[in-house]
Amino acid sequence: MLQIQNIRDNKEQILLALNKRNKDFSSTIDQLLEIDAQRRKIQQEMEAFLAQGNALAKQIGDLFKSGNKAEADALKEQTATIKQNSKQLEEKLAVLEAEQQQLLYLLPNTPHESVAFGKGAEENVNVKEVGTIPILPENKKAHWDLADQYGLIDFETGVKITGAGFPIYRGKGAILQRALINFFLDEARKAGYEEVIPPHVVNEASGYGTGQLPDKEGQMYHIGVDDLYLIPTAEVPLTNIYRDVILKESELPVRITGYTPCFRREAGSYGKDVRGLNRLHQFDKVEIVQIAHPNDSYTILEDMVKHVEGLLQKLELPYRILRLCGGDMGFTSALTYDFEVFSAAQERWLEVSSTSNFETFQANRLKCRIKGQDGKTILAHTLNGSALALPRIVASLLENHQTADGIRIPAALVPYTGFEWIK
RNA sequence: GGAAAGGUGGGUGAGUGGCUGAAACCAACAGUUUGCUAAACUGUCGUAGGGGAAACCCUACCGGGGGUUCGAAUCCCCCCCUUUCCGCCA
Repeated sequence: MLQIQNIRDNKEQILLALNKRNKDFSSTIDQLLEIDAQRRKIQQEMEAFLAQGNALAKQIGDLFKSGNKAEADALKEQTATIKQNSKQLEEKLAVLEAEQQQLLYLLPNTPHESVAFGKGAEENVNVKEVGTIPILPENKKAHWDLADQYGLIDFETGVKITGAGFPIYRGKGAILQRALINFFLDEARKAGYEEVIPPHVVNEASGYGTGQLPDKEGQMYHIGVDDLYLIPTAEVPLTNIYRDVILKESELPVRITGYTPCFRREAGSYGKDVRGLNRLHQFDKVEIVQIAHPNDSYTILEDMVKHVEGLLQKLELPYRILRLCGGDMGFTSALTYDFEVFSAAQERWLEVSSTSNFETFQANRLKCRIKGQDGKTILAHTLNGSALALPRIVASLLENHQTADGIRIPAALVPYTGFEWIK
């Protein structure tokens, strides 16, 4: 959430930045500033009455103590109108504050200066492309056929037990999942992240903290009886650890990683793009999260990008890195790099990681702050990235490493799987 | 699910109507002194909103929301949460 004070002080700058999202927010901003001005005016008036009332109450108290009951009673009569006035203003103020809040919720994060204007995915900037795309034999198979052939994943039975998008991994398919999770966690630990096992279900406040609520309400599974949400990503519980926390500069940066299943309703997405492992309702992911000082957050973002790159290289997958344009970037992000691997049988790029700097957007909602040496508190910057999401990694591993003799496991993963081939 | 206790500043914890935005202790920060990885002493030390060039001032906040009162951390009502015991149970 943007800060009203910032909007007040840097209106033009913010509008310019928001324009990159290919949407015009000027009317929202104008409305917001108008309400803000009203709000402050009303607040001043109300506080003047409150101050008056406080002073009177003190006087009355003193008079009572000195036994001057008559004079005290006389003063009491004055309090009625003051109370009435402040109460009226308080109601007005509450309305204005609520309106202001609603408008603030509508504003996405301001893109970083390096983010390009753009309408949608086709205008994302290709930062780099690494690795060679394997040349597969004529009879190459898509991962859903390979998964079936080698008995790795049972999509149909998942449908029976739960529904579409809840696959069952079996045998080497299941071991491969576990191997990838361990591999990713180990790599994150080596890079300095503390491993965390968070809850997989969160409350409403946490949903608001990282920005899933109210924007993406329909995308999360909601447990009605207990009013809790299944996490769509570990980002939610991991980042919310630092909700309402004031960190010392010496504690920065905070680096944590966690594996969790992720649950997404993905309402409204159907078709061939969602076949097999391409889009699921439940999937596994290792997430990396950092809380950083504003001065360091972009250096840290680059570090995180390097980390994710390292993983893809070790898995011997051809990948590309995209810097998302304004129109394709998530609501809460200031700068996002997407990682895509080329899945050679489907002959398409699949997104496997999204690594972002949210600057103060989440921190403002989370109230995650840093207390500096000078004693002043400032909002922290939050960052996170998938490192990595499993299903599409598995899809491309199966497709890219398929041979006539079976599927080859990349060397870096063999210590984790315990086998070199899926045959 | 049943019963009880409790939610106060970074932590422990005092505070039952005005002298309390809140004692004390610990932690933290700054300094003094002494100096072998420390101790002692002194000082600072909640958050947010608003006003002001600034010094500083005002307002709100003791789980959340309402109420009583001239005045509420303190009294009343509702809700939420935590802990303990019992029950159930991986």
